[in-house]
Amino acid sequence: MQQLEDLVSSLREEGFRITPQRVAILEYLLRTDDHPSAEYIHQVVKKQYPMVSLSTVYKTLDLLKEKKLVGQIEVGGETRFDAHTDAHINLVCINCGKIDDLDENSLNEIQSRAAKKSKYLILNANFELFGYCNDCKSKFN
Amino acid sequence: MQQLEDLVSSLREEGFRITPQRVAILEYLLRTDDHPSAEYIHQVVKKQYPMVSLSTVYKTLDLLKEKKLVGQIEVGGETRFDAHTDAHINLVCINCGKIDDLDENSLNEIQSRAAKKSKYLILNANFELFGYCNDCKSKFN
DNA sequence: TATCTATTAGGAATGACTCCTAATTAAGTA
DNA sequence: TACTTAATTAGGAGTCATTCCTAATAGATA
Repeated sequence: MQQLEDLVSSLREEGFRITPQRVAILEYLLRTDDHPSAEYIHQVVKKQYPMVSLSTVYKTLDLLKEKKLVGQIEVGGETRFDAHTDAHINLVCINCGKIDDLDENSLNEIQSRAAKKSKYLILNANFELFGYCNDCKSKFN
Repeated sequence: MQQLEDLVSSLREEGFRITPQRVAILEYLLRTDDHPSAEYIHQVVKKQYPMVSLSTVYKTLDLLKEKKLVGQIEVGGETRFDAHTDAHINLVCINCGKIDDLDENSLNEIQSRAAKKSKYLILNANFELFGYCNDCKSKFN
């Protein structure tokens, strides 16, 4: 996880314009452990910039994805984002919708072994476990 | 991977009605290594039963998912299905859209370790690697 | 064969996301 | 600091996968 300033300058050096909208979205993603949807990010950023549009949020997220500054995970028909870009496991609660991250050392090794076996050129990885989180599982006993 | 007849009888024993639509969908999923979308399954089944509706395909897939007879993976804004229900890696080509399966022994172990650490009750798992397949990667050199 | 009710077909509704375009503005230059 | 220019934005229309709704249909049991 890098600092906001570093990321902003590297984007500027690549020729991208640094707009308040882009900074606000990136800043929010860097400071949260949550896995917000585009819609939710829009709600958050609107508090600071009421005029920001949802389509700008989507375009900015596209840019950040392409630059590998954020990761995405598709869950329940919507895409959720986070700035935790190292290989990790996403634990998805199918009751309350929360997503927890869990580091797991062996993922990189599995990934390179799979790349070799399959001859794929791997660019991204998602490891997802679905179930009930600790809070929710007691409701289903 | 079980046989069609076994799966059909177990569904019947659970009180579900065995309709030609359900059998055709399950049969197709059992015999293909592909990871078709609901729309594609609809096209295939329509050749045999021209009157089958897309909503029936969706409802049947919901049933088969719930009974754990098929797995699902969300990719590029749509859901893809397969009858390969053991823990495995899905290799997704972001150019041609094909999905290959790859067995990986360590996944079950990772899953139970993650369950213990996180206190989640895990019901399902998806391991996805995104990139270019062997055929497509040469086009991006 | 008759009965009951789960299931289906078909289409309308929903919702996440993408596309389009005129207006705005970041950032280099004088 | 003001000027220029093209990247970016806001806002709304359009798209498409999926879900929802309801009357008609057809498995399964007796």
